[in-house]
Amino acid sequence: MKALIAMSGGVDSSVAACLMKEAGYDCIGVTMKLFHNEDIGLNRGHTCCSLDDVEDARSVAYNLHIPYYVFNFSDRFREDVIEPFISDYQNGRTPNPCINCNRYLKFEKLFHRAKELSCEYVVTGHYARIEYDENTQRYLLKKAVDTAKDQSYMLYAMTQEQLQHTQFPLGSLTKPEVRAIAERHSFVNAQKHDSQDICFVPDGNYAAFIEQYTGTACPPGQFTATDGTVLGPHKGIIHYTIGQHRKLGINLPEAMYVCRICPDTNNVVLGRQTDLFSRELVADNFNWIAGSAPQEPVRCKAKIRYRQQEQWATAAPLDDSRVHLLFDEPQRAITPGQAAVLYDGDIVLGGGTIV
RNA sequence: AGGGGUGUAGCCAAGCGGUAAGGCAACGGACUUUGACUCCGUCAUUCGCUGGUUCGAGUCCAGCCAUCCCUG
Repeated sequence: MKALIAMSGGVDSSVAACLMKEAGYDCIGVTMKLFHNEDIGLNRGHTCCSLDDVEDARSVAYNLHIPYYVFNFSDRFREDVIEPFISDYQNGRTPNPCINCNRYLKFEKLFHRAKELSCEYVVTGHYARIEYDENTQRYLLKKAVDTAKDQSYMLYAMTQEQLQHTQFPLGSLTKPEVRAIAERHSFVNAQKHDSQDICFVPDGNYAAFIEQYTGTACPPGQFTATDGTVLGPHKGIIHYTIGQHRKLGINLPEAMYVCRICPDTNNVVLGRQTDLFSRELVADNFNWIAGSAPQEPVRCKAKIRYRQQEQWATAAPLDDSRVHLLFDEPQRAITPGQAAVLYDGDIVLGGGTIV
């Protein structure tokens, strides 16, 4: 059976390829070229599909004796990831580009390409598990065994068809085990660093990236207090996110946090830590991945950002795409644009975008 | 012009004769397939200036400068 392995050049997808090969699959290694550094104003730089990474992926594929290709998906990436990312920031939201990249690139664009190549499976190095539930006849997306590395949050938008034709070979492994496998095979990236920030913003300065990409400076505005008092100038709303208090660029007698971003007035409202807590939210574009939307409110656990411990909540569908979430305890800095993902134990119930 | 107050890091600010707290900001790092949050670390050889007293002065004294308030 044929499998298409999405190889980023990192250690995880390399080991995923290795495990599929050892499991007897007929593997094809692929790196998606998602953007050209020149397109985003960089001559060089270490990004997720930089030349260095392509070389690493190629090296591993060579090591495993599997064919290796680079697919140019930069048009789709620009359309489905970069531009929505910019638009979100310009409208006062805080996007999660990785979720869109998974949704539109890895499990849509690449998925179709896999079909064209007669591959039964798309394989990635995500830490998550897929299981078929005989009772409901549904494919379930579940947390990884290594809860510290679990990436199921980033995958909530997957469809049943995608789950059926996807494999996550790392779902039952721990990160140290994965590194050990890479070491055993002498992969060049065995000790490569995990973190990459936003893959298309290698220096972490996403605001500068947006201004460079759009060719326009984000208009400055005013910081105001919760009562409307003007506190001082800000650099433009794209620089801020809910709950932020570092790099505000303003001197204040006490620590202040971004409580609200108003794209209409171009104001950023600052308040105290205690002003950030709230118990409820509405998520849109909701994907009930494990089944259909429930008729009654359901008790579940929920995450409103990656790397947050799930919190008890009650979820109530409002209509076809929207879900109301009421937490047992107030949550800090519920941020529009980020994803709310619901869990029943290890099972991902679904997720949507916080409005 | 006279009276009073104040001058300590980018900002706020302790200090009251014994060798410069703290907060905010900034910067660096950790964490991290998003942004944040969080955590760790760095950040005044020097207290408006000049003299003086003292073993020792940001702290006391004198003069000057700056700034604020009040009265003319």
